[in-house]
Amino acid sequence: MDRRTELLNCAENVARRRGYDGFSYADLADEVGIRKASIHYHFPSKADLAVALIERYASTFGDALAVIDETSDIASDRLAAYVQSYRRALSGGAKLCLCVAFAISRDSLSEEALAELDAFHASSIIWLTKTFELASKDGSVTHTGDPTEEATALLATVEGAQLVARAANKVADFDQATRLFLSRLA
Amino acid sequence: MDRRTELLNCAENVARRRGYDGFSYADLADEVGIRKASIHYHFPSKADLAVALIERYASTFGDALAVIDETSDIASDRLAAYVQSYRRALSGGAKLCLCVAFAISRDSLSEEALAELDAFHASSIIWLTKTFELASKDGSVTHTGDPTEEATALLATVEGAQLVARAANKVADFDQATRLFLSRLA
DNA sequence: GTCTATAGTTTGATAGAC
DNA sequence: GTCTATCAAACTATAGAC
Repeated sequence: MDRRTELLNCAENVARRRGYDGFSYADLADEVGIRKASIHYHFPSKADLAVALIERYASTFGDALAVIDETSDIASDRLAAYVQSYRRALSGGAKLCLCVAFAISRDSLSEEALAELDAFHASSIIWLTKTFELASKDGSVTHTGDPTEEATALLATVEGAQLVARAANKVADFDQATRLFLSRLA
Repeated sequence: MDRRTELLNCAENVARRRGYDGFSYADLADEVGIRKASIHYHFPSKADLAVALIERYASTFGDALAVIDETSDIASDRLAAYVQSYRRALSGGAKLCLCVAFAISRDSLSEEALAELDAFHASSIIWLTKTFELASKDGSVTHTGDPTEEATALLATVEGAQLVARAANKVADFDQATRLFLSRLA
């Protein structure tokens, strides 16, 4: 694995535990084993690092959604897999998804980073809306309401579920918070 | 209003916008109009300020729940008021509730602050569980499941709704994210 | 209670040798 | 690519005058 990737992995890890304002180049240097000045060779400024983090995160997430779409044509399967991906991202209650961790740091982010973050949020809503539209056709989800509304509600549920699981440091709380939604799936 | 209260108000304001790691004594000094050294007279360390913030927040929140309980004996009324209190706290999409803002900064908080935060979280779950137990008796909420599970799910919903509303800077997204739950109320 | 002055650390970032 | 050396700024915090 190249240094840049190693640094991105480390930065994503710590950013999802402590937020953008909660880590420094010194933290990354300690963990990766190089001097903090050397990090500037890969990411000239912390703002550049933030943009790279969000870009990679959005790209990886997009790939995961594509895999979900390929795996099943049934809306309930896709939504269950979506919830499951947020559960996995928790890493036992310690980490949040990058978009949740950065949501609180919005004031510290560059315009470019904010634009990437907003684009990721928008694409999540689009995928969810599309999937709830499918649900209202294939009938695999009970009591479906307006697709856009369902999309926003489910995003809030999985992000909130991560927060309560982190607050209690219990993955079980994520399951409790999402079970009501999952019970609507065929 | 005394200086201490003024500082707490200012700190709560900025902490709910930027998190614990996102503000400094310099920010408070600028806003309140005294020198940053003077703040140490009121709060010797930033850790003391964090504890004071959470204590006051938990106290105010507890009072608000008591008022809700006095206002109506019907579970659905109480839960609607609970959701509404999180909506008001949003301040148009700019602010999160303190527990959400601090959940991301957990690694930077003192043991004492974490204990206060966890106690607040636990008392929220207790109040919600009690209210969902009432709901299963008075029938004012449809499809009620296990009260503790409902409690965790609703907390996740309102906290997640705040996050998506902040991400989009639209209070309307809070409403979209909570409408599905509110539609279950009588 | 608030001030000035300052200590000691950490931060993000640059220059230049290797 | 990584290093040492260094910078200016920001950070939390303390001492002591008023």
